[in-house]
Amino acid sequence: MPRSFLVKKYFAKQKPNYSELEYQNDSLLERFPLAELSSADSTCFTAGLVWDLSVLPTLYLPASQSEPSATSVPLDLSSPSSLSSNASSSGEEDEGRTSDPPSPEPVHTYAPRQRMKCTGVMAHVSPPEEEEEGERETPATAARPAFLCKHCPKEYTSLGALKMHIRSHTLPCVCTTCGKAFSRPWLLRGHIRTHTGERPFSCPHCNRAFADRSNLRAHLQTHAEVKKYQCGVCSRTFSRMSLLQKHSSSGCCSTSV
DNA sequence: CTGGGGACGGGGCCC
DNA sequence: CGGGCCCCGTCCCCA
Repeated sequence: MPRSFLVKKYFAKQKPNYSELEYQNDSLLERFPLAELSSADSTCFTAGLVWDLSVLPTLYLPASQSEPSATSVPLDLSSPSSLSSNASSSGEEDEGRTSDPPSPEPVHTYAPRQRMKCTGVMAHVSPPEEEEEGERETPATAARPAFLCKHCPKEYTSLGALKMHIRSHTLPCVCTTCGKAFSRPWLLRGHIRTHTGERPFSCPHCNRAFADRSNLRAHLQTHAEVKKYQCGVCSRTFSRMSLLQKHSSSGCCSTSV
């Protein structure tokens, strides 16, 4: 599992009680077919947006658990450090989100590479062997062609990419309603929809509306006769990769894929 | 148990 | 270079 999704677990059970806010904006639900809410959206949400840039610097240091890194997630959760707690005031839910455990096998991949200076995040993930830091400090200064994240072992080929990645650690976009923090404004915007109940993306087939375009896309698969993901053994198709995987690993194809 | 929906995250691309 | 948006993908929960 490449992403920090795993981390979500912790708050999966304590989701904010969206139901309360839900539908406040029922009117909005009018469901505009795939409306681009971009502007409209931002307009109404801006109110809810909080660009807590000021926290950035602060967050940097602790960097701590904002990034449990792939598999080690559980570890982190157990030790919620300080940082995020303030960062997002929500301490409750957000610290879990993180940024980027690279691809599969994060542990293996990461452990050895950890060269970040910032203790915290990766620290628990792997043994403290990364003394090899001497190099990194600042990506730019590093002799390496890559820009290294000081919060995690990730490295990028461009400063812009690194900066964007760093946001996943600093989570500058904070929801004023629940305090949850996000790395990007549009993520926050999407999150805010969970509070407002706005669902700008509607299915042309059944008119069902969704707050998230990706979810609509997934939903559209359910209308398709032939789903996107097909079992190589029985040819059965599924709307989601996860369903195909479940299918594969639990029966049809005795071979786990 | 399976399918579907909800909520998110990250990389990449475009402006 | 930065912001915004899209696409793809994943996890969790529920019916």
